This record gives sequence, structure tokens and C-alpha cells, in this order.
Amino acid sequence: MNYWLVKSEPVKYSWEQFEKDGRTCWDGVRNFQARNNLQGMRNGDLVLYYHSNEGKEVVGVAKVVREAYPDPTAGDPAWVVVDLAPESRFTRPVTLTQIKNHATLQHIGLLRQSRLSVMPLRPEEFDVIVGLGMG
DNA sequence: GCCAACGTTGGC
DNA sequence: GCCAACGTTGGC
Repeated sequence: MNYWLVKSEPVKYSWEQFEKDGRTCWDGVRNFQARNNLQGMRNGDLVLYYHSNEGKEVVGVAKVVREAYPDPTAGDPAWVVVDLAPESRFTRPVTLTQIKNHATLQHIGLLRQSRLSVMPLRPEEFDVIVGLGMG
């Protein structure tokens, strides 16, 4: 089991819409590092869902329900997508400020590489954030 | 609105 | 292969 974090601007695709859809194809990734991370996802892996720009908080947990396949919105099959489904919504979203202030989260990808949109998490990072979000 | 970080492009 | 210019992302 691996843990990940994906970012989405809520004006483009929000957690609320994600819940309405019940499942979504995570398309549009055009960055090699993010693409490589998508390819590392396995069915059942858990994924934190972060709202960038507006909100700036982790709002819930998603689950990988289909592993990497070619992105239908890209001309080049080198770009891939995965399918995600909502797993649980946080009772209290975890803000970027909370993440910055938490001792265990000082080395999280979200802080180190602010522009990367798909990144791996350490199990302890995942656990801490879920603990805060569901607490 | 500004700026830092970083990826891409193109000239040399 | 280097580097300047430029575009995009995302926090503030």
C-alpha cells in the first residue's frame, strides 16, 4: 500500500464535484515527475486530496480504482491518467498552515516542491494528516 | 497583484 | 551543453 497526495484547484475540479461524480479520471497531468508518480499508483492506494489556490487545505481521502492508462485528453500516449474514487471526507480540513506547523510534516513534498501536482507521501505523513482531518 | 520556484524553449 | 527568456503554478 502506497500513499499519495494530489492537488486540484477547486474552481477547476472540487472535492464536492468529485463526490457528486463518485469517480473521476485524473487527467491533464503534463509534468514528467507527476506522470511518473501516477504510474506508481496501485489499485487500493490512498490519496490525499488537496485544494490549491483557494482553500489551501487537504479536504479528504481518495482511493485508486484504476491504475495508469493513456490520458484520453492527450495526443501522446506517454501521458497517463488514473481513476480515483472518494474514500472519506475530512470532518475538519487540514490547512497548509497546520501542515507547516506540524513537526512530522516538515519534509512533506507539498512544502518542498510547491508546484508538483502528484506526489508520494510517507505513511507517517499520511497518518498524521488523516488524524488531524478526522479528529 | 506580486513574486519565488521551476519547467520549457531556443539561441549560441 | 549552457544559459537567458519566458510561461505556469501557487502562496502570500
